[in-house]
Amino acid sequence: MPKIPPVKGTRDFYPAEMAIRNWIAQGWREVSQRNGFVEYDGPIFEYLQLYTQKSGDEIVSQLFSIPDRAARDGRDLAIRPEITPTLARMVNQQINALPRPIKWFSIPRLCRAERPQRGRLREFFQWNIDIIGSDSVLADAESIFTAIDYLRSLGLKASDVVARISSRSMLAELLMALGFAREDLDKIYVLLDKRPKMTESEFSKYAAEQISDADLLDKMMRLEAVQSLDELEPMLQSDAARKGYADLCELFKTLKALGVGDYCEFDIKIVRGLAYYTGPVFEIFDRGKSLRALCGGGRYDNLLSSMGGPQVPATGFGMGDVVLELLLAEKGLLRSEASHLDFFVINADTELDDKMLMAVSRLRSQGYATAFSYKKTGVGKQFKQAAAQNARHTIVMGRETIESNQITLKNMADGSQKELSLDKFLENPEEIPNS
RNA sequence: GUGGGAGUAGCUCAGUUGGCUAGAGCACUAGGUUGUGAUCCUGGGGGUCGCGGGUUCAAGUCCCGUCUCUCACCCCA
Repeated sequence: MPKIPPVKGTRDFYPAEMAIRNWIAQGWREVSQRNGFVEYDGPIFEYLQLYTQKSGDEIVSQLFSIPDRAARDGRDLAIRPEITPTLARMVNQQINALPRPIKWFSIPRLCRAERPQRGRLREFFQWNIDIIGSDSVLADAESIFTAIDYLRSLGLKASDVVARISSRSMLAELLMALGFAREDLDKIYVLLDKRPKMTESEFSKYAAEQISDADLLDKMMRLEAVQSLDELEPMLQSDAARKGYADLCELFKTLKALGVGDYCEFDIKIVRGLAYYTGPVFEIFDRGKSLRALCGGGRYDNLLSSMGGPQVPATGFGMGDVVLELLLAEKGLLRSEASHLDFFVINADTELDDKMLMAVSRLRSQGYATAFSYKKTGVGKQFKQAAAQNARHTIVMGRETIESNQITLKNMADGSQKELSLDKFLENPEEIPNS
């Protein structure tokens, strides 16, 4: 029989990898909770339409769809490529019963039918946080803060990562005030989005191909070169543009007050694809720029209503595990959820099988992770096994156990050991010396 | 969909102008060790050299095809 290989773009999580994944997820969970978010989840597949109604049919080629043989209506299913549509569906369903703002997070497993490359797989985990029901810029600030709060908790400094922030609505107003037609905006977004991948001359050439009007081209080039919010101020030529600008200034001010101002920069080139964003948008990158974005998000005030619900404002972000893990490995900050045993019981005398099993059983029933060797082998080998399983303590049961009910308890971290009564120890294992 | 790179043990790799039974380190495993765990010593298992064809007395090595993986482009919710 031929061996069947793992599917391209998927990962096997052996215990070592699983420990890393759990460590990452645990960090996401802790930071979510301390920022006031509660966890939710949805099904791993949905109706295909849930994704196509928002993004159009071309998305079908980028997700895994499944014919539903059991369905009478013939509607196809799709494995979730993102969780936001599920979130919108769930929130819409109970919108009148949920207290606002709704602050939810999730760590869904997602699948996309793409060609895998560095930092991008076909199956991955993505931390999502969303704040629904508030149009306050404080909500945008808290969303961005939560992302940075997590990265900062891992030891990443402002010199390692940066949140580049802009505003989709401000940019739109700005462009229209400069004379661009509303239907040309998407083209300009693509232009700005591609700018970082091009040299200056490549970009000039590309921009000239896209914008035929010389005056507009000049304005576009000047806009693209803007480095700070201050430079933008003279270009504000409409009330709507000024409002978007003021909101963005408020956002930066709030992030500074939250203590993460040095992680944040204005970058007019952040537009987040062609998705559903309506206000502030951001992406977090490593400063080394060798990796794709770690995290991306923004305000999406029209999504719930576009999916059949009421007009409810919302903001949030997604952070994938793949790029994150690459960056952490690069910086030497990758950790794993250490597995360990509380006790490893060493049997130094074959006559003690029953006594050893009794001790193991009693320790386990009190909640202590406890193991022993299946083989009757030398004490030295059993110590090796205990060390290999990361046991905190070993208990040696041997001659003195038979003669006077004594065991030897050893602290594996510092090597100290002590003789004590087996019965007393089992009654209260927590009062272990040196632990 | 387009282009580059790479496929030899579980992992990282070596393998000469084609030439004995294809190797090393790590990992795994057993013992040296009848009560003490990092970097002790000795042994053992594990390979369709990605796959198929060709050239040759002889192919891991040369030629052709093919598959897979990987990196980049496109796209990126």
